[in-house]
Amino acid sequence: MSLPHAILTALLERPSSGLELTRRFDKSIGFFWSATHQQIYRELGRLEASGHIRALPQAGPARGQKKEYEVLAAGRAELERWTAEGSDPRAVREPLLLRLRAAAVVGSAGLDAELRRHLALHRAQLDDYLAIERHDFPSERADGENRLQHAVLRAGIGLETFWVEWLTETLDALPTD
Amino acid sequence: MSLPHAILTALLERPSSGLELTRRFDKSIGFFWSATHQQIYRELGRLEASGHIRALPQAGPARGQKKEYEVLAAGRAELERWTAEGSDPRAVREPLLLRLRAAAVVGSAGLDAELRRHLALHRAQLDDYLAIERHDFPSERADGENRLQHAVLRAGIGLETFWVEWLTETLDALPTD
DNA sequence: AGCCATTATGCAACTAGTTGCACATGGCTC
DNA sequence: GAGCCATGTGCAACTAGTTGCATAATGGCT
Repeated sequence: MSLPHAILTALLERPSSGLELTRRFDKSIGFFWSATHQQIYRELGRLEASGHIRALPQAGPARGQKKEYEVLAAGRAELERWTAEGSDPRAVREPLLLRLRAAAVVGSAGLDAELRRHLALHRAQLDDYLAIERHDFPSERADGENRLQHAVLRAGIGLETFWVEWLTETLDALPTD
Repeated sequence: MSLPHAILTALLERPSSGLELTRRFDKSIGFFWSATHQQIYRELGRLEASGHIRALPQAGPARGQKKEYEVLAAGRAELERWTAEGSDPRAVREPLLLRLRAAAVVGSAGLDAELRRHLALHRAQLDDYLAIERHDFPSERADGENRLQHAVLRAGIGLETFWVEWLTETLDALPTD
């Protein structure tokens, strides 16, 4: 149950409407917890119903009208509770690795094109992250909030770096058939 | 839709019953596509109904009796088709990163204990993988099938290595509050 | 005024994965 | 032979995530 907490975090950073949240998810929080706009609207409805957030009064309640939300005290408390909670690391679920394994049994025709495609995607994502790092964390000042956000970004950089290296090695070692 | 293909791959490697598959998933394929025994039985039922696999005739059909499955030609064809298919890399979904991000907003009490716990888990998993590598790939002989399976294992090793390094760095940089 | 693209909100149906439990057989022990 | 445990199969209900589509307001263009 992470999506509501991702939304609470985003709303605490800045009150937003559903569409704004969707866009912010596409370029920061969504890097490690993605969500579609449909999921976000549904969850906003639930969070409002449960008293964790509320719509800012200014906005008209009509459809097609922007509706901004802010976090209430109960929502902040819930996020604090959840932050202190533990959860085991997620198991890896990556179809590409499954395909390699299957290819070992039924043959690996066309596999190297797919590996090359993934390599290009991971390189692009890595470049994005590095650009964000240059922009948002230019100096190594170490104030608390900043440091945690930088650590999260470095996780993204490290993961993409791993994939780029692994794909490069694996392409080199691939049997040419 | 990866689970049926994971099962087909496993059954091609060796015909098995549901419980045997469950155990094999716990220590090889499941490292990058985990599944519970309930999921596996349900999927075996579907694969049998669609004519991709069949139960070996020897086994009695009764409940509580072992029932072994083997892959039919249609199943093998389906796996070949799927292997050649493409799929974009899975987005990362890791609650721990979300918690760091939330901690940047509501405070990071107790977070370092959780990071230490994850570090221990990832170290243990990495050791497991390294032990498997020593056992299954002692020399660097490069025959085709073997090479792909080794590449998959090295992905696991690389990912766990990344987490161990990232967690170590992040713990060092954590504000002590 | 009519048309269209953009911004914005949202429902409904479906698919996949998780959790909790039930049931069957056979061997071992008391 | 009664009770218990390990092995083995399986259903049902629930939760989370995805996909497809519907609807409303607004502003610019012709």
